[in-house]
Amino acid sequence: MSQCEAHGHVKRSEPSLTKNQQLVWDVLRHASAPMSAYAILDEVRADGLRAPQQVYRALDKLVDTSLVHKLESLNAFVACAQPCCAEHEMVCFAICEACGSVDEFADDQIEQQFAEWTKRSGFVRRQTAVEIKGLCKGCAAQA
Amino acid sequence: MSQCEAHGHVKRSEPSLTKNQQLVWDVLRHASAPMSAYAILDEVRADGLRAPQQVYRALDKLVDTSLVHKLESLNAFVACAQPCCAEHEMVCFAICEACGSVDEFADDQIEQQFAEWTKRSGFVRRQTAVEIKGLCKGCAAQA
DNA sequence: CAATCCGCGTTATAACATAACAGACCAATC
DNA sequence: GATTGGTCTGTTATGTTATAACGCGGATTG
Ligand SMILES: [Zn+2]
Ligand SMILES: [Zn+2]
Ligand SMILES: [Zn+2]
Ligand SMILES: [Zn+2]
Repeated sequence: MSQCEAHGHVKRSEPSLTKNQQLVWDVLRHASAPMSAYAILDEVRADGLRAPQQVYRALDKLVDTSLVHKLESLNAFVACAQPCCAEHEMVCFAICEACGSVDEFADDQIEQQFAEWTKRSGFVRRQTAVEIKGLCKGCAAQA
Repeated sequence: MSQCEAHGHVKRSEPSLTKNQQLVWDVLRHASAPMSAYAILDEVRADGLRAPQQVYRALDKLVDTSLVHKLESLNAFVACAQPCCAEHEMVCFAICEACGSVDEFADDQIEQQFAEWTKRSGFVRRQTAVEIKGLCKGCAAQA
């Protein structure tokens, strides 16, 4: 397992967040599963936010700074679960179709294979999104 | 490069398609870029289809049988570009952000690394979607 | 002949995301 | 100190993507 501790990366300094960004981030940090923008909106209504735009704008920024990731296959967002995600060109998610849990991970071996493919193909990689669907260990045991 | 020819897979027998599925598939086969369901609908209006459902139902089936893939990060669909896609648990797309071209590929090395991660983690993989964004060789040369 | 499954067509609606306008704030620079 | 440019904000309206729900008809099968 190649978690970020192994890379010797310095823990990123947290960018200062605006009020709305902070509100959205707090919701996601305490969420137990990915949330859609509208689900987030429902949570922050009490704090005065009313329109989708306000949430989407905050999300844009949070995604830009890698504090939050978008799960494209779910149209939903999760707080980043890795300390040095921004240092990786790649992020992988294992999404359990039974319980909805999402495991974010990085894997140097996998990343290296993509790097080699990149070399061969001439494609200039900016960002790689990997979404694995299936059953998490726990759910697979039950089935 | 590990294309399907290398695997010795038998070319799949094409499942029989219904009229609507055939119409949708024909549109996608001749498309030069991924198409949204609504863009497809515009193309098949001349053939009598009118409602999104008709297109989405055809797409569901085509995706099930791996004749068509959904690009989650684009909310769009492409005809499968590999002869033996259904035999792979995994499919990778390289999406050029400049010209919109999409390259579908399979890579045994990459697939194997995911298989090893699966072993370690206990996650039971059903399907893996990889969408790489960046610049294709041609567009990178220009820039 | 049911009973079942699957695809079809339709209307309506849900869910996800952005456009466009205007005001507030802050820092940089003239 | 005024002007400018950038970023965040709030708001209304709209666009885009996807599904729910109903009823019909044909094929399959026991
Ligand atoms: Zn992360
Ligand atoms: Zn699970
Ligand atoms: Zn394919
Ligand atoms: Zn290109």
